[in-house]
Amino acid sequence: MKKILIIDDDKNLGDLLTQYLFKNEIEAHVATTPSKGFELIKKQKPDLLILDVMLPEKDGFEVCREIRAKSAIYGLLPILMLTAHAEVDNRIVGLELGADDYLSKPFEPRELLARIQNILRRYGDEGNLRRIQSIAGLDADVLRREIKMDGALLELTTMEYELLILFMKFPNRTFTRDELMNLLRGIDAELFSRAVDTLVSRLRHKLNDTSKKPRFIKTVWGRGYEFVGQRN
Amino acid sequence: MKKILIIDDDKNLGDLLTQYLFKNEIEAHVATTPSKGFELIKKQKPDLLILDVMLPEKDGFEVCREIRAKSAIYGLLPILMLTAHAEVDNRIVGLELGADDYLSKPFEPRELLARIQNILRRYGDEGNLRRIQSIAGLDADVLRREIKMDGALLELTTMEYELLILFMKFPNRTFTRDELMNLLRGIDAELFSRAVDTLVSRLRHKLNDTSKKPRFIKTVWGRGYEFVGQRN
DNA sequence: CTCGTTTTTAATTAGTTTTTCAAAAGAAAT
DNA sequence: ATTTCTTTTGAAAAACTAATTAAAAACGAG
Repeated sequence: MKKILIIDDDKNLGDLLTQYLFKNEIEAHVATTPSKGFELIKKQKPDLLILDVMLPEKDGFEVCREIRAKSAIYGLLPILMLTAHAEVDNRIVGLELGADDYLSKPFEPRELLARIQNILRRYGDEGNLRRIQSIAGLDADVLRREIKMDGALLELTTMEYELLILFMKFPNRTFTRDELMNLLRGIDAELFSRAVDTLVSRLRHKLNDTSKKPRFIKTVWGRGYEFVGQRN
Repeated sequence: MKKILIIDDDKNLGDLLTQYLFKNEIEAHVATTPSKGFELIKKQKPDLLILDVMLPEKDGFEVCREIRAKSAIYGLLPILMLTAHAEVDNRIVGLELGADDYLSKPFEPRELLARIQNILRRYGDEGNLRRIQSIAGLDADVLRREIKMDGALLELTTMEYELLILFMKFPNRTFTRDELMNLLRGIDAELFSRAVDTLVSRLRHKLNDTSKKPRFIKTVWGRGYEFVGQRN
């Protein structure tokens, strides 16, 4: 069962939501102040944080910024911000601070539930997508769109990055060229195109990898490519 | 004739596809909601499901997840997902949920047909559902093109794989070299070629098998080869 | 338009399959 | 059992097919 934390000073609203969410198999807790919120984050390690912008002590933006700054553990916690109606500008601020979604008050509980489920799904079953994926010496920070190899930042183009992330998500699974094209570009691969090969070649180069004795990307002859590596 | 089920709330599109597919010898039916979809799956046992992401009640991901969860019967039903264009991330979510292929709306009917036929072809001739052939310590996952021997993944080349699959499908049946050539490569069996022998030899080697006391491939003197083994 | 990215082209390299062939093993005859 | 003939085996070379990658061309964001 997924856990979420709501930071909102309106205790009533919080309790209502908690009940509603519980019926939908989500365990919610409420903190009415940021400081209590931080405590609870540490204690329960929620999968998602719902954050009101209007708060005592400090506003939601500040809370968001602080959480994002402590990127060690909670830095990648998905955040859904509740903004007062029509505060479009606020959303942009939130976006810059790394919030994941927004909802204007007042809202339908169903609407909130849908967004919660959407975020939880996007960020994978175990906070996978969002969390820093770490495998075989590669660390990906999806939020920052950065991947480090053995601690050194890689300079990847869009396609290279997407391909590597895909590989890291599904290690030890063979993808055909067709599947890769389909997954990366959404369009259909010309039946005989070397585009994927070239992309793999470029990526291997940046990873200092080689087709003969591959550390990362293995060629599966007559079929496609595969990322090899144990999760660390 | 293969049957497929389309779950899409756009009745028009569904009917159009049904017509188009029928001309190409595929019997399609349309369900406009997930609940009707589930009903039809039970009733008609389709060979393939085409699933739109945007649906009433619950989205296509949810439907996909539910189907995969009920793995008893429908859990292995092949699924082709229709995503809105440019939602590349969604494809990855779909991939995690076990969808087999993706197509962006809008698409050419010809393109859809090609993908349908591709998926259906991969399942092989017998049995509609993704079957893991299991015999005598060998497990084949046809969709993934993988065969495990006593739990360990075999690294097979195209021909080796095809031959082994053929053998596993028809255990205890003797094939002449000529038959094997025809079945594996089409019509052009050179009358005196050792290609099959060598292929068998290579395969035996990878299976740790020997011609003298064969665990898998038995030599039938003066005639050909035979795969021995009880279904488990 | 310009510059960086992606795709295509094409020559090269690597891996697979077929053929060849000598040795080994099975069948049949003595 | 020994000999003889035939078939199979499997190593190695040849032929073939797929993958790699540099470079050119095409593309596309800004």
